[in-house]
Amino acid sequence: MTPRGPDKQFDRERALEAALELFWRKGYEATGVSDLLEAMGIGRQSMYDTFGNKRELFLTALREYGLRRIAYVREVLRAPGSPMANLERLLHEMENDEEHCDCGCLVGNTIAELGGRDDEVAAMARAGVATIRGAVLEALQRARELGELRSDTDVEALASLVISTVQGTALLLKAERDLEFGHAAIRGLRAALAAA
Amino acid sequence: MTPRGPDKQFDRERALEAALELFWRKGYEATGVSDLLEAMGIGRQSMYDTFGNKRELFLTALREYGLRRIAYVREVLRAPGSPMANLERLLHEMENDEEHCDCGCLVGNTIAELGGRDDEVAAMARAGVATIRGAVLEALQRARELGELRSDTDVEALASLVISTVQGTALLLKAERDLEFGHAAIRGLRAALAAA
DNA sequence: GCAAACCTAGAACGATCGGTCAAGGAATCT
DNA sequence: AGATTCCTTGACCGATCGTTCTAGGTTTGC
Repeated sequence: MTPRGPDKQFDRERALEAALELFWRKGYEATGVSDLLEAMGIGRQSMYDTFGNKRELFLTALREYGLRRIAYVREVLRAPGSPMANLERLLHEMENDEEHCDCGCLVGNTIAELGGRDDEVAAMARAGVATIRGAVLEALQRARELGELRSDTDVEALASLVISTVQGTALLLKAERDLEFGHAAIRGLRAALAAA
Repeated sequence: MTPRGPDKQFDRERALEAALELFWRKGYEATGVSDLLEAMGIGRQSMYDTFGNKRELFLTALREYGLRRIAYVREVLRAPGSPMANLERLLHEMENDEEHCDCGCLVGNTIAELGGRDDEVAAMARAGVATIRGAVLEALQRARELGELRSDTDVEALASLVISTVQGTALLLKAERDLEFGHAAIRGLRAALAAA
């Protein structure tokens, strides 16, 4: 048999997690490779061996983030009971998610920074947004069938409104240190949902 | 008398305009000084003499953009007649503003890229957003007084909803090449306004 | 005409970027 | 044990960044 050297001394998932968090907080360009290595607690070559390069590391982190977010949103929205109550629960949890209030949504941040420049990144972000929007749309359709929304409600428009508002609020909260702005926007969205 | 050298050979406003457009399209970091010089049609030293440095040039461009946008939004929203019709006119024009559909809002882009890192930039962006939101709020209050909105409508929440939705839509349009998404979101916002 | 002031153009600088190379240590096989 | 393979560490590389310096040209005032 061919001899094999020692196994990796670090936890790949843990390292990826650290990179994800750093990219989330500082963005792609502003995060240097050295910053990443320090946060991940690994050496340079280990990073290049394991993840390819900075861009691929970012793509991997973005994919991981998207999968988690999609899983979470689906779990909440597909819970038994009232779809609108589920959606409300999602909004409520987002309002109190400190990480998302401080750093925004990684997908949104990525679109803002790289959406117009890197097609592969843009495609991944687009797919993530479309999936989340799909989950919201599904919930809204179910709500309409259950009579929680008026039968003539334009659920396509409403789903897009929800996504846009959430992303826009997350974005603006980065400049507005005041959380009240976010609460007001979500309050407005709630009113729109209640009236639909 | 002290002798004076020749006047500048370039038009300051024209150069600033070119820089603004480039920053708008590519963002701050991705725009190199050489790119700027080429677009502005001036030499290196001329730029540094006239605008200080890249960051100050950006701040100047951002201020100029904000002033224009504020002037435009105020003009539309304060036009005589129905405030809600004015707001609708604003939404309609935004839907068909090719530059804003392609590049988003410079203020929003700036918040996304620098909001968490450069306090002075963040403050300027925040002031711009607050002013625009103030103009929308003013229109909504007037609409409520005129009976175009229900008397118990939460206009604060509605104003924040409008701003968040517009920014969020502009953001998402950068990844979604499909303009239909933007139309759907604005349609949803229209419905929310009509029901308020 | 002369000199001071202002502009322009381009070479050059230090810093930082992402990425690679090279040497050493540890584990796994014969 | 010895050879081989893999991982780790840190020095190193070329490119690019924003910025400054230098040299030359042009206009203005005496």
